[in-house]
Amino acid sequence: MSTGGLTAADRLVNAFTMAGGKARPTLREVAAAAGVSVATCSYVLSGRSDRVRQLPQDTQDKVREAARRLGYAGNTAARVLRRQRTELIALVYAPPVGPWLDRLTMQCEDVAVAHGYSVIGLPIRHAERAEHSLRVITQGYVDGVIFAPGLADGLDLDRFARSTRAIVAFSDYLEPGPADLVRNQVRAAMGEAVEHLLKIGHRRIGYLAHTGRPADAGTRDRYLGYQDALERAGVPIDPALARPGAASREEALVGARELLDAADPPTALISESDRGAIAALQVARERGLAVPDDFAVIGVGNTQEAVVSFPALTSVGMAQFDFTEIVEVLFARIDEPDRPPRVLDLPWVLDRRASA
Amino acid sequence: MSTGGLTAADRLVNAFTMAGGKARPTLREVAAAAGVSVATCSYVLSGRSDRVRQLPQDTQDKVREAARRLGYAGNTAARVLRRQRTELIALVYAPPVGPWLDRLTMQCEDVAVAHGYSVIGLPIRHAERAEHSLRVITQGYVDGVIFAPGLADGLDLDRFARSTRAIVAFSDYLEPGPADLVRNQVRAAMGEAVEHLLKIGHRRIGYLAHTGRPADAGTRDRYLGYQDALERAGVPIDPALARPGAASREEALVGARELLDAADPPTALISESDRGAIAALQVARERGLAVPDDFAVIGVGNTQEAVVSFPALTSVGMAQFDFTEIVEVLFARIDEPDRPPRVLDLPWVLDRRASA
DNA sequence: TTGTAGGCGTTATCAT
DNA sequence: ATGATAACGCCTACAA
Repeated sequence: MSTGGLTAADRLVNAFTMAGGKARPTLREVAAAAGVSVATCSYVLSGRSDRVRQLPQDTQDKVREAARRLGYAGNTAARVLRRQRTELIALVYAPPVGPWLDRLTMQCEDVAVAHGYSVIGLPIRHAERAEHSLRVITQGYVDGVIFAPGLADGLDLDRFARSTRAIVAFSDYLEPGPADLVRNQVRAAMGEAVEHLLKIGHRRIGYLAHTGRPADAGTRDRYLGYQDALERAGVPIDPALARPGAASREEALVGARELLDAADPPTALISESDRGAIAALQVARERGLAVPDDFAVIGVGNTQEAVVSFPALTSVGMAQFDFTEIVEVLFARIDEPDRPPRVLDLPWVLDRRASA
Repeated sequence: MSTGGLTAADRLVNAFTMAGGKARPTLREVAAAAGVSVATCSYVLSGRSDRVRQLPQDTQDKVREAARRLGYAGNTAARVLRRQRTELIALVYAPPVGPWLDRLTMQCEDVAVAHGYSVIGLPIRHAERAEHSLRVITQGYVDGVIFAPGLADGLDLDRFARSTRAIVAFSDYLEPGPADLVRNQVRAAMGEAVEHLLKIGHRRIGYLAHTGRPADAGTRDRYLGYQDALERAGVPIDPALARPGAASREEALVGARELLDAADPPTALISESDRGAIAALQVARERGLAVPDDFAVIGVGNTQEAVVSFPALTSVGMAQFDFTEIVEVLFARIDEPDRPPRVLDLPWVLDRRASA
């Protein structure tokens, strides 16, 4: 029976370990080492608590000890194949990452961990390549998906609905159905910001966009809201007032200077980002323009930077940054696929501070 | 034979579709619909090209058409279980995300796509919870992992090495072996920055850290480098000169003001971030201090912001932001596990500009 | 050129 | 209380 203190099971394990080198141990090997069946191991190591409670402490200890000794870690692919659950949710976004997405990411993680889930980020760089990255979803890698603003609008969500249990999309356009939606009403909020500028007497309102063609970008709604308000007020839209500059501080400095150097310069400016707006404040200072009297500035994002800039920046953005309800909606659907689709309203607001 | 134009295979498919509702089709169903075997389908849809080339175009078309019609997407879990490859790499990081990580993310994606891989981000929020999130790695979800700076230092990488094929870690401490390493030599570079300040005559050098206890934080090396240089120069280390402030603009403003209001204020300042350093420049302007003559400032990160700030910010950081080689090292190891461990040197440098 | 069948590691349903 | 065993969906060596 005994060969130097090693059980038959241990020898089996050793043989495997030494042959395969550093191969990961399987449940079968743990079972052999513990001297019980794989079923019992499965129950102890990952099974449902109701089943585990029935097992004597002794058996449980043996299994756990063997697992520890062998460095057993489970194999997700096998578990997922069997359970049809990955316990993973994905957050689909487009870099660069701003403070907004950081908060969403961190809150996702908090809620996910509470549900026993983990979060993976799915950076989508080029729209053309999105398909390739999104296979993580279509091929069943995740139980749920959250699409950041702008990322779901062009997609056929029905396709994704077939391979994941829950979808939450930030979108002002999609219809509820395959996905639960979060509405920001970006266009309306931008309109409101411009209306505010019009009301305090501005007629020439500059615009710093993320790209050269604001009407085509993923942030299209921001520009459309700007146009809406001008049209409603009967103020002509001057394309010369729109410039790239929201994407980086550097571009914003250039864009703002160009606008102010023009023949008929604007008396107010809206930037698609707070970053750009803060750079514009600096340009105003350079030129000796008093903010907001000579030059009013509004940003987008309502970030912490807007609060601490000088003068404090009026900004359009979320009123609050608590996304836990949104993430809970995702998990509610993961657990209960047939509940009616939900639409959450998280409208952007104009947060008035000193700069406009 | 014919029942209204439907083949037996089609009827089988219909029955399944209507019963299961929106169940994802399996390869078996595609095979049935196409009237070929699963093996053939597998070859056509995902098999190796050498095998596919042997198949007549006709068969291939039938299969692809059936797959398209049914919306076949494959099942990753099954494929992974069989192939022992996920075609996924993970990028482990700690939010908040700065421009540095954005670049790394984007370049990862570029390289990964070229290899037929996708990238997932693995945000680690709390060190205590890291274990839970890292199961994505330990349980074999990914073929390779990149650890951002500071994230691998406390980990037992051997454990991860067993469940993923390749690990690249930014770390100045770990020994090569389980992981290929990227050395930044942060501590030395920070020392160099402080030496520069000493050389131009500064003796009291303020320090803005990410947290209140710089020697304990993930960014510990930055502070150690600062201490090193002072010790080498025989300049006493005054703990009152170190303050939190690098994490956000807001904190930096507070920290810098406190330092300058103190009884024996510093004549120079190092901030663990460019963000904090730029805020300090603003405080200097508030106080009418000339930069760099009255007050010298150095940041960390060498970001684009440092280049465009006024005055342009001297900063410690990477000399270049091309990470493709690093990512290629990861893929090289995925393909060839037994190659010798590599250590890449990507030292930080002091980029001298106007502010110091 | 195409099909058959075994197995990847788990979980869950039965038996015992 | 514990153990056999049949799936989960896919890939691939081998057979035909």
